[in-house]
Amino acid sequence: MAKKELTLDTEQKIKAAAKEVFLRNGFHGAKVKDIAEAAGVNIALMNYYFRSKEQLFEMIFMETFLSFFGRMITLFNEETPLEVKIWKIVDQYTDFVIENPLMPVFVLSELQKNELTFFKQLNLPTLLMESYMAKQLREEAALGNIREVEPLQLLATLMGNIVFPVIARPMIKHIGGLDQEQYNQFLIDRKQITPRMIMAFLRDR
Amino acid sequence: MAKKELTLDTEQKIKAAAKEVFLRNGFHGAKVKDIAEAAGVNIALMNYYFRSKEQLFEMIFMETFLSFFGRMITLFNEETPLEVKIWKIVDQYTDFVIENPLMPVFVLSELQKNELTFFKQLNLPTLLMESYMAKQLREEAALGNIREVEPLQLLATLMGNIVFPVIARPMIKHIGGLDQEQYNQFLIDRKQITPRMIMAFLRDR
DNA sequence: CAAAATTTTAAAAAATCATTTAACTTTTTT
DNA sequence: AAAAAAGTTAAATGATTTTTTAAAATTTTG
Repeated sequence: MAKKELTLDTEQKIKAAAKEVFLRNGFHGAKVKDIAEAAGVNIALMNYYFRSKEQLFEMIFMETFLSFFGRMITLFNEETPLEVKIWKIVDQYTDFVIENPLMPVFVLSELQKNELTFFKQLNLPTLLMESYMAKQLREEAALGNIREVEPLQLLATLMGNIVFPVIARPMIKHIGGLDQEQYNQFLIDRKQITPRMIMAFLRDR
Repeated sequence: MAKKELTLDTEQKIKAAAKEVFLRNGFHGAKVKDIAEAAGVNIALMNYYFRSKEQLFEMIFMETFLSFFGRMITLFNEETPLEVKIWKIVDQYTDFVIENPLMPVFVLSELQKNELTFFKQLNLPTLLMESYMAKQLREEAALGNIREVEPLQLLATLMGNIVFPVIARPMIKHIGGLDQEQYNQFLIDRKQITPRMIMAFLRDR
């Protein structure tokens, strides 16, 4: 039916609202009343569709984590030359976090606490070490074109430079006296700084 | 009296316990019962000394934020040559976050939510722009020794490279398959990577 | 040492919050 | 169209959590 395409059904509305509220407030800060209100539905429907707040949260956390991490791994696997790729990763992942500004702090702070079970099932080590990026780093280092560097260190460096300024947004805005537009420009400016810095490091020996 | 020196009084015990519990669980995740138990005192004493959970939290948040940020600003103001200082900042701030691993995610995630009032009163912009580091960056750039760079960008880069791997500890450990010792070594390894990278960038033109 | 002030306690009260229930409405199936 | 199924609601329940109370214990002061 055409109607189904246009209007979100109740289950989707609750999920979307829950995502919004959970990302803004975290598991403990999010109240089911807030979620129901944001979704415009009766509070009992949350349990009708998702059994409990916890199950709803786990579903949303899983999706969000996979998006946050998977996006980076996808970029790691692009088969473009190393330098081109590093510029592209910074450019595209910066856009990604600008569009999803609450995602990083949500994922990383919720990860502190719970021993999320699904998280341990995921084979993340393999995903990274068998990425095209990891292969490139080995090959270019063997050729003497770049310094040797562990893929995990590069991942941490990339994410640190791209994601930290988003996690620290309130602090950055306040220290710099930046409004929202100036803050976004600050992030855009880093699209030049971060890849230049990483390339300068890789070549510097 | 000598006794007072040896034993924490009740007020200090509560505060210390609260700091522990708040840093581990955040404001909403921390329960006053947990704090009272950790402090080994009756639950009513929390309100006797601090009036409410919220006031206790604000006091602890303020102290923690000032420690987290002030430590960096102190390092920014050391009057040593630029390159020496960048190496020293990375070295010492890394040690600082290794010793206080819960501090970054606590400060940055709590900052997302509330519009902490005290935070806005602090004159952070001045602290940064009038730091000795800011002066050095201007002078060295004028001399043509380094590229021009905004102090706020350098701050974000330093913190991103040092602090992000701590915020992302569960993820890093899992992706790298690292135990606690290997994870600490991973952070120590960055004491070489981060300053080399920043200096390579500053000199590269 | 006795009165006053401070500190501590157990218990109650008040408030918040997640979940369940049972009745009601709408949609789907036969 | 009648019966069955699915969706929705208001209200209640039960559990947790924060705050308050009032009395008891301890310490300080005159």
